[in-house]
Amino acid sequence: MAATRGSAPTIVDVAAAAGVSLATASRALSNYGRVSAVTAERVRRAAIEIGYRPNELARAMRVGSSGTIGLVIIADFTNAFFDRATKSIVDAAKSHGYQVLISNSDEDIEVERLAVQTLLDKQVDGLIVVPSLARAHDHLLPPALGGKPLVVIDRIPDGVAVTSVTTDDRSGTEQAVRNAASLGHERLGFLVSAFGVHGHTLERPEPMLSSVTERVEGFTSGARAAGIAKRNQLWVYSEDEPRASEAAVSYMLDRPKPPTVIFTSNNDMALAVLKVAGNRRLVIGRDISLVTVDDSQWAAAIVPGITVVARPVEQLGELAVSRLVSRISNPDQPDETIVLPTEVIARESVANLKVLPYREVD
Amino acid sequence: MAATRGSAPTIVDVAAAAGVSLATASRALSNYGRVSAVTAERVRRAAIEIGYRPNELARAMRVGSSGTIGLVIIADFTNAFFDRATKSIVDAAKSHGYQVLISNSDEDIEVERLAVQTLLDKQVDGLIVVPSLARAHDHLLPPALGGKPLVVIDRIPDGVAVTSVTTDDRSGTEQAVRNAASLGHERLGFLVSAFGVHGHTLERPEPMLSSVTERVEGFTSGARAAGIAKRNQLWVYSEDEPRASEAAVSYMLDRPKPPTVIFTSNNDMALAVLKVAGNRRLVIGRDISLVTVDDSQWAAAIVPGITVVARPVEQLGELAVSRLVSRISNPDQPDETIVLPTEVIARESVANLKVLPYREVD
DNA sequence: GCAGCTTGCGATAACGTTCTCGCAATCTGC
DNA sequence: GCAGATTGCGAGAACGTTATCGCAAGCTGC
Repeated sequence: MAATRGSAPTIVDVAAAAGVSLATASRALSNYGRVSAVTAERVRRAAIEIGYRPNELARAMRVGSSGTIGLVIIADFTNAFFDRATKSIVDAAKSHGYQVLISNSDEDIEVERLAVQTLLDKQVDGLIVVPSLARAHDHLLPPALGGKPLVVIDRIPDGVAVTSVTTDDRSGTEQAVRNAASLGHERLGFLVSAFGVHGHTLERPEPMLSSVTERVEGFTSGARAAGIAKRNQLWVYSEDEPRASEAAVSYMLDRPKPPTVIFTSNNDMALAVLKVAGNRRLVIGRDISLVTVDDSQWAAAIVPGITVVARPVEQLGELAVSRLVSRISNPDQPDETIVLPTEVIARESVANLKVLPYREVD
Repeated sequence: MAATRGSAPTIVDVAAAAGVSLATASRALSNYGRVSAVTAERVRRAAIEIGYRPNELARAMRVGSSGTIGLVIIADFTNAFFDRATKSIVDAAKSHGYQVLISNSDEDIEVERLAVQTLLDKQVDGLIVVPSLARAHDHLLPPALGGKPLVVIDRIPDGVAVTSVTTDDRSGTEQAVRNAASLGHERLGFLVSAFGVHGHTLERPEPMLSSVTERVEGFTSGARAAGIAKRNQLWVYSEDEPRASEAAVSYMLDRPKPPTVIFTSNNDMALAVLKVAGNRRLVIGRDISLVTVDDSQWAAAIVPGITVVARPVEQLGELAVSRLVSRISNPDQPDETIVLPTEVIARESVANLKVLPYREVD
């Protein structure tokens, strides 16, 4: 049953067991070329008999394709993007016959660069990357990729022609703002996750991630559509770190006329709002309203439920894989820019001020 | 700069560019054997010049080790185990010089079996597996693994000698029960995630996952230590599916004398409690208390904060990798059984009935 | 009954590495 | 200045596959 020699049986062991040559054994197992039905069956029997499993590494080297795709992703937990995207990509890859080599960039461009390199060295057939920065991405350009196809997800790097799958955060955010305005909110807070700032600031940092820019633009156009003046909008950019974002929330709530609703650009920021509000005994959906991007199980289960801009993350992962696989088999396709629709899920975290008028805090 | 020929430059291209033989080029780049300092430098220059990157697949095949470990894990989201464990394993693997091939078993034993096989075919140097079932695991036995080392995490399959890294859920749960009892709780509910049951049931199903069994034992001994009789304990086993667990929670709350505190064996179940309680306008930490296993950012941020049995998932991932790597380089080590300590983090979801007496619901 | 075709199979060359061997050239010791 | 050791390097085998090529049979057609 097991190989008589120490290590795993190879195809020559199968050939010996079936009494044929290596070439015939290979033909029988990978059915190509000409083999008689009887010998083919004999070889297959022998293969099972001795527990033969083809060495995929040798196979990959010979045929020039590893059956593996590389995923470089940012492992942040609170946004439930990492896990949902990873799972859907892993599952979709499997259904296309690929395995996934995963690497975490931790939002660091140098780590990302290295990860891409390492995965390419391991001969992945293609790459899916969540780019960590808007600029500085030579490593995502075709020459650096050695011709291997790439699909970026969640964010689009500036000025790079590349196939991307993202979500329409712009119109989702716009819709959410208009919804809040229709419930009577006239003073809006916007807590924006920003990279490269320390603590928080009122000045817009550059560059920002394309996904964040989208949300900013959506917020702006939503506010304009609702007729809410700039002076009634409080924009705070915060480092994506609990202490910093909590300080930013405190800052917002301490203003003489604080916003009645806070929009956050991701779940980290939303949790900061929950925490600070809780410490101050402010009730979400009554004393302060909250809207965030990305749905999650907890956002739906807690009281009050959190109103969210829901993104189809699973669909995004599946599409990224299917586009990548398609480019692997046919590399000369034009680049695609796929944008998936988002959806506002209204729950109870946004107070209806037309029913329950706003009470001044303190 | 790029290779003049169509495909990626190989070491023979480097040799040609440096004017040496293939053998010398390899010696210079992988520094072994004897090469003069000057030619070594010349080769390295040439390699950089033509953008040479070693093909890790060919290297792996030659040296018989792929520098890759396989991870078979259960991608459930609410428990924040998948993402925390995956990230820590991926990061730890990288720091040991390994990449991670990830596969999702979806808690299905057949999928798991296939995943293990596929990863072995891809010549991983070792495997980390979250076993999906307590029994039926021939595929985790040494013969099926072809001598490749295995570390199981989170759960221990019955009767298999294997290196494992788990957490001490037993004493964590016991401690949590004792804490609740010390706050005056005398009627305990226990909502247990169980596999293979449909809906919910009061009868204990067999087999259960070792991690669940641990929690059950911890609960039992905690209740005994606190002197709480069996008749004041309500155990409900539920399928791990929102609708089923919500029905189970409703059942518990509808009893003539419902428990004052519900312990849940995972976060899925805890979210079901939050949801049902919310629908019934019951306030957590006042009308009904809640304790769950596994900490998360939302459990800490919401109001009231959820009391949890916190498990050191990151440490678990890192240890699994370091033990696996150690077994890869030295396969003849005896198996280890590592159990990491857990910790009860008391927040506000458990009412202090000695201060605020229990109010009958309805 | 023989030219030409098909069938089945073995020999062998790749894929891109690492690494052992052997050989010429240089270096050491006395 | 010469035997023996050391140095530097090229030739070539090996890892386990796939896939091409060529050859000996057996088959067809006229």
